[in-house]
Amino acid sequence: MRVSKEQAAENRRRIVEVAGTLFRARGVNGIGVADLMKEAGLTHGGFYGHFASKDDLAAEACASVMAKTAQRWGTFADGTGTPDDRLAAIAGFYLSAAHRDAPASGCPIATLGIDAARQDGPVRRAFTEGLRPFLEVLGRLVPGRSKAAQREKALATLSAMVGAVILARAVDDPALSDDILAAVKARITAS
Amino acid sequence: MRVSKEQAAENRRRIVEVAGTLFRARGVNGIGVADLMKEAGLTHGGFYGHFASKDDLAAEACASVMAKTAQRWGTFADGTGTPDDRLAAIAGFYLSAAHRDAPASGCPIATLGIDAARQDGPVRRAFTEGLRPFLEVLGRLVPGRSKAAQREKALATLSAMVGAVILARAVDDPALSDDILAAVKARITAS
DNA sequence: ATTATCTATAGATCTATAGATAATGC
DNA sequence: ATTATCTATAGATCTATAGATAATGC
Repeated sequence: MRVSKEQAAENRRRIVEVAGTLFRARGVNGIGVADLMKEAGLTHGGFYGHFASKDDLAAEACASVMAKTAQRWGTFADGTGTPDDRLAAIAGFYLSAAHRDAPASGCPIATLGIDAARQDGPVRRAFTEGLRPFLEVLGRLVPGRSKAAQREKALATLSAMVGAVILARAVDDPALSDDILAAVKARITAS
Repeated sequence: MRVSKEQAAENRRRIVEVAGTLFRARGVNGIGVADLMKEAGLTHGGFYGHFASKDDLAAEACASVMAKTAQRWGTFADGTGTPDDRLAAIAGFYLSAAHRDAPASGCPIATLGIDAARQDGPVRRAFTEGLRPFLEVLGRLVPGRSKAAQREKALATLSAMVGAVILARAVDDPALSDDILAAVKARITAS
């Protein structure tokens, strides 16, 4: 059942992709290696030819989804309009019902953030490094007299956005959920 | 090995207390019933005399720690000083290094928030109802022309505080972690 | 010959239950 | 007699490994 080098690389890539989705949807402890491999169309045992451990995959999947999501922020940030417009565009998407209702493909900060603190070194490393591009993008768009003021505002803005999406997903009251997203959106676009 | 009715009630209470700590520290999926009971000084099998399922306990433990934490917020809110002072006191504690470094006894919103969205009905219910007192306390302290404006500000403030603690715990760069807490603290006390 | 994947399984851990035990509370 | 807890275990699932298989790539 051996496949070509290219196919093997593609299989590895797909394992990382599937892991990125399932870890976000169910948490790192919420999905096992066997189910993950089945979802990727492979058998359980093949996993350890690609990765040393589940933790190893978790770190790589975390880095991958962080980078991919930050890249999307980058395209928003490099778009047209005033910095205010572009910040509003990011906040508008991030704090939308669509994003709230699609955690498996959404921002990994809001799905893996609490897990990251509990995971071993490599995952936390990947998460920390993956976070910096988000802050750089926000820092460029946010108003502020100095670099330091912009960085501070970027940190506060990211905290509010992440917290809002987490809370909006956690509550089972749709009106409250919408209100949370709207409140943070209003605060960001008003400042 | 039967114990008195009072002792049984005390045992049950301790199971909920231990669960509140361990679920916050390791996530609902990160600790099993057997280890949980051992930590409470009881044997595995005794669990099902007190609770119908692990989920059942999760919902009760969630409600319990949410209520206890909200109560502490209430004592801050009813303290002396201007509303601004009291809001600053809550933000000061919530965004402290001490709180960041003690998730097992800290705010459950910042430890169970992502889990809550993935859990079954009862846990989400408990989380949602448990959230309201936090918003009421903040709504009383936060400046605003109308009830609606105060509620909006309360929602945004809670989002930012929760997001900040989650991010500060997730990153493995101590300076960045401190900066996150400081940034949100500055934004809350300045507004 | 090398190697990517497969089958099969070890050994640990998970939730939940059944039945035994022994102390309470009538 | 009732019942809170215990021991023991069923059955599922978990991570990881060993060895077989079969196609690639020299």
